Amino acid sequence: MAAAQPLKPTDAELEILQVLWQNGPSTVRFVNDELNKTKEVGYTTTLKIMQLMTEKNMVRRDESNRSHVYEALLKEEATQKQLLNKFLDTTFRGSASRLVMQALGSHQTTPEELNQIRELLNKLEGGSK
Amino acid sequence: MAAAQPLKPTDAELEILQVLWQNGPSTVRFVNDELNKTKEVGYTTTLKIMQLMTEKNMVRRDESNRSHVYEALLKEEATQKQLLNKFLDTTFRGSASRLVMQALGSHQTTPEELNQIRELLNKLEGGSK
DNA sequence: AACCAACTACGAAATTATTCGTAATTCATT
DNA sequence: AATGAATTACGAATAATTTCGTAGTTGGTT
Repeated sequence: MAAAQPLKPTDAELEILQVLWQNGPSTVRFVNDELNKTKEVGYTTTLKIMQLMTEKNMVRRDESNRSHVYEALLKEEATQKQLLNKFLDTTFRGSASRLVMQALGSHQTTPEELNQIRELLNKLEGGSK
Repeated sequence: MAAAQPLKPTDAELEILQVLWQNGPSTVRFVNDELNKTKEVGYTTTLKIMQLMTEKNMVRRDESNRSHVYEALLKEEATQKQLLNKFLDTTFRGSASRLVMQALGSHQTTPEELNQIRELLNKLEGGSK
């Protein structure tokens, strides 16, 4: 045990991580309530998965209160990057540009976000033009 | 049976679809050989999954020859779009721009591809500037 | 100090996906 | 027309994940 950071979360684990990333350290009750805004899932199911995540060192648990408080140990950006790599590989055969084109083409993006992306493009191309 | 197009392929199915998309209609033997360039997988395993895919109408099978020839029915772009939607949701909470930034930031992209993306940005922003 | 609501622990069932062994079939070659 | 290599069909084992019931624990309130 005591596995290193690069552990790929499953779907259920990722949903829980999202709640923890967005809201900070939380109880099982809170996480389960959040999840139930989207889909029905039993309390003990959420509890169980969070217990497993604790064993895998994906989260840390503060047991000083009766209701344990869980905190994400996996970093959001690093985890996203890792999942992105795999997704890029399996779905787009590694072509980042094709993924980007698809993502931009079929999803709502605000002008501000587009500008951010444009700036990044400028940097990547060497700044000029 | 006779399910509609929007069927989410599993990982193993996606690997097979990639081979079919890249090489056109192929036999199990060919697909299995391709897969084995990357990872070890038994012939009957590949066969079985392709048979299941046939039942799900993900592929069509030409049985006129002894070695059946399988052809992808799912369209590459449509499938990618569908998987992208889900991935975007679960991993980036729906923020396409964050995904794009990550993808561009940490992956090799050629100047030509960057230009393609820039053109798309222009179109999305209303053409000017 | 008994009660009760909320919580944790744990085992096991259910679900989904993957893997493969074995038997049956086919066809080209002898 | 018998042989054998390659193929398909199929059932079942394995694996991975998710789900949840039940039992036990805890701590505040009466």
